[in-house]
Amino acid sequence: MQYWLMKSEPDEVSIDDALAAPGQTVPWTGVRNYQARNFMRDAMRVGDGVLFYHSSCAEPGIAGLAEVASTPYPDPTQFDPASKYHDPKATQEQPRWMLVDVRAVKKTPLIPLSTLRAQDELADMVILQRGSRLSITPVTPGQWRFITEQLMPRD
DNA sequence: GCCAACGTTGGC
DNA sequence: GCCAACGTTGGC
Repeated sequence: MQYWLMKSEPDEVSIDDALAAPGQTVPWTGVRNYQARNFMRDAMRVGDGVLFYHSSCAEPGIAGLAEVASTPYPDPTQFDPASKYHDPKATQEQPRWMLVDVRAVKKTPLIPLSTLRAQDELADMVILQRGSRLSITPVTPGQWRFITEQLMPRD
């Protein structure tokens, strides 16, 4: 079991959108960075824990919990000329971009980026490093435990 | 393979 | 909208 943080722009897909989707599951389309793709293609397993992060918005931060819900498969948007994620160099025979489905588990009170930064225990989190822009990053078990047990209220 | 130019990310 | 940081592209 591994843990991940996955960024989504709430204008595109928010935690509420994901919870409202069929099966509370959305395909994680639009990733066009090789490192992030490789995490989905090579490292993720069904059931892995996901911190659902809202980025590029008024209040960036962790907005909910989710889990990896599928094995990797080609991102269909790469084949769609009408999509802004269209990749003319991708073919059905040789897809370039792979994704997984993500199932939203629950919405949580937003944990703002500033709160994450204020925690000594989270100093090593990848997204908090200077210049870090990667939209999918691994989270250590210790970081996961701290965030879910210390920064999220009990049900 | 180098590297300058350009594009993107994402917080502020 | 600004801009730092980083990734990608493409000429050589």
